[in-house]
Amino acid sequence: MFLTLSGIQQKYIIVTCNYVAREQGLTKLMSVTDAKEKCPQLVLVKGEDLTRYREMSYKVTELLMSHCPLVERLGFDENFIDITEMVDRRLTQTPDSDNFSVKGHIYSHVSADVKASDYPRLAIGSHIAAELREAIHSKLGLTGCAGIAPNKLLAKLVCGTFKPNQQTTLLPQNHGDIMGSLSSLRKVPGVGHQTAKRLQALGLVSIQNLQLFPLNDLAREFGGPSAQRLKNLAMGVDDSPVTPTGAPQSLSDEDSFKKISSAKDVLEKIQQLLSSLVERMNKDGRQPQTFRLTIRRYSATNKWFSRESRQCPIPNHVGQKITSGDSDDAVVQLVQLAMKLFHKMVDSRAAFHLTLMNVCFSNLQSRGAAVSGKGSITSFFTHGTSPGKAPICSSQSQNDSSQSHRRHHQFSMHNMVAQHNPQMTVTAESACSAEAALHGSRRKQSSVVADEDPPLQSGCSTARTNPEETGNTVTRRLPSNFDPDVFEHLPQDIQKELLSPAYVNSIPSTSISSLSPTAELDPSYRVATANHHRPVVPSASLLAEEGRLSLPRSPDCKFPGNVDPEVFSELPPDVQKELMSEWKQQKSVLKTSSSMKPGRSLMTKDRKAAGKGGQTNSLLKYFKPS
DNA sequence: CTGGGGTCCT
DNA sequence: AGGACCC
Repeated sequence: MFLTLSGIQQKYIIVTCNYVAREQGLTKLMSVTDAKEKCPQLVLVKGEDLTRYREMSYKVTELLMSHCPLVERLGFDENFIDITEMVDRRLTQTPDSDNFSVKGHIYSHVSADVKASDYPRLAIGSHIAAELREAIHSKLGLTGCAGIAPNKLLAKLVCGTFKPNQQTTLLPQNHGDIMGSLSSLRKVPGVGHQTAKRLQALGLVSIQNLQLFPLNDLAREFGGPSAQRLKNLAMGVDDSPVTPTGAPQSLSDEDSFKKISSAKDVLEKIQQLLSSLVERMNKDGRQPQTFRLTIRRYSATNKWFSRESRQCPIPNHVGQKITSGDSDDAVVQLVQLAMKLFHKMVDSRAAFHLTLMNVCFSNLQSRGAAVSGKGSITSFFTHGTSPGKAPICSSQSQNDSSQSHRRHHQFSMHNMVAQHNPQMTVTAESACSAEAALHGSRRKQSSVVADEDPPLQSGCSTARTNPEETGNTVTRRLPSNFDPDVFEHLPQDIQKELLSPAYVNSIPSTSISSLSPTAELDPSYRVATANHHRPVVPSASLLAEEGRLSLPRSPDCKFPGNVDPEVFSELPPDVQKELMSEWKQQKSVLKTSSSMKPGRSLMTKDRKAAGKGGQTNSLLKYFKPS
């Protein structure tokens, strides 16, 4: 067998390539000419159309969510997952606590030197990560890496330390080491080009420079909150929660080109982009309320990069044509809208030179979503109406693994897992990266990297068979497509609802057997799930640490009669706060801890929460059965 | 000869 | 509407 040097090409760049090619010195984002120069035998695959990557990407996220709902996507090929509760459960049910081992690598250690029982949560986390990677491999045919650490920052960094298809756990005593190992501040996730430049202007280039730089001086340049965040990052501290991503907030389509300079070409390009975007939007099922057109103009002055955009509301009758499948008509109307926006940016009587156009739908609303302008988050507590569109239509995607090219092209996926320990402040995450052929071409693409991992064992843990763990009788009657891990942590009333005949009967069991936890079928379930990260009962101190509110059960808090206090208690603190203020209660009780994200407005979060609640049904489209 | 997506903040 | 960040 020989190994092919291959890469994915978008326009004039190699956006990614396999490890065979990397051994020859190819890197990501190298120009095609440079790449061909380095290795003439390079096989390139066009990658401008992201459809298949997107679909495969959501399958990975879905698979992870079927084990644990707290999954945050980062791009198409990375996921953070907070496995705190899975770890806690295994910890309490582990019979012999001396049987610990750490799966995979341990950062800057050899496994033999580490007493795994000293790090029971990380050890368990490493086993969960191994199981998740194995599930991704066996069910989706993808390989990848994982990092297990107490926060997203560290999980991501440690994920990359043993590269193809391996996993690494970071022990507490090595947090400083891994930060110190970064060759520049630019390597810190969250420090981009601009921030790195501004830091450099302050004389800061290394991690240590930043760690030692006075916070006050930093705050003068970046403002208090950003300064604190930057310092924290340099020290390996990251309080940000794993925020479940849910369905996308926007859908866009774009194309770049050398030159478009006539109104006619503009119109044709817009038409082309909109045709595909409207199709995608239709499959999503939600109705966009906002349309945006973005352009990039050519200018010799290196200003190539900046974009301009104009956006406008989408008239309701146009939006309805999108969701109803009247695509041709929808496109016609939207093209008109787009041209109006275009003329707000470009005077077409003068010469112009465009190098990119982008069309974007945002403010996506589900069919049963409350439309009222404000205070609509109260609708979280009322059970969602049934979807206007059958959620089972999932017919979309899929096509890829069955048919077509046995391509050599590969792409990578990284997934991070997190856990959290209330006592030790340990939250662990793992990152998992998968390297795989998109279709079929099963594995062992490249070669000879020493894989120190022991053979993977038992495989996926989707089905819980231990009756003790799910002690209550209700759980045993769960339909097969419910994950008991997820189910058992739901509030009682939600559990009841899910088991009600009306609900269960609505699930066509045959077509759904491999579908993830059905969570997305019911809006109220989704809301409860998305917000129940922290067990309310066991760890009040954790709630405080995490910036979440304790149960507002004090007499000065009264809920409107239709609000379930248990559901309320599991909402994020800022949503609670907003609700409380809506209900005009006194606010002294609502003080949040310092770890609450600064600079994040209530309205921003509100919109996000409301969106997620409303998006429930369409989320299904992204998490399809295999 | 620098993709085609996404997110959130200001 | 633009800009930062992520992949």
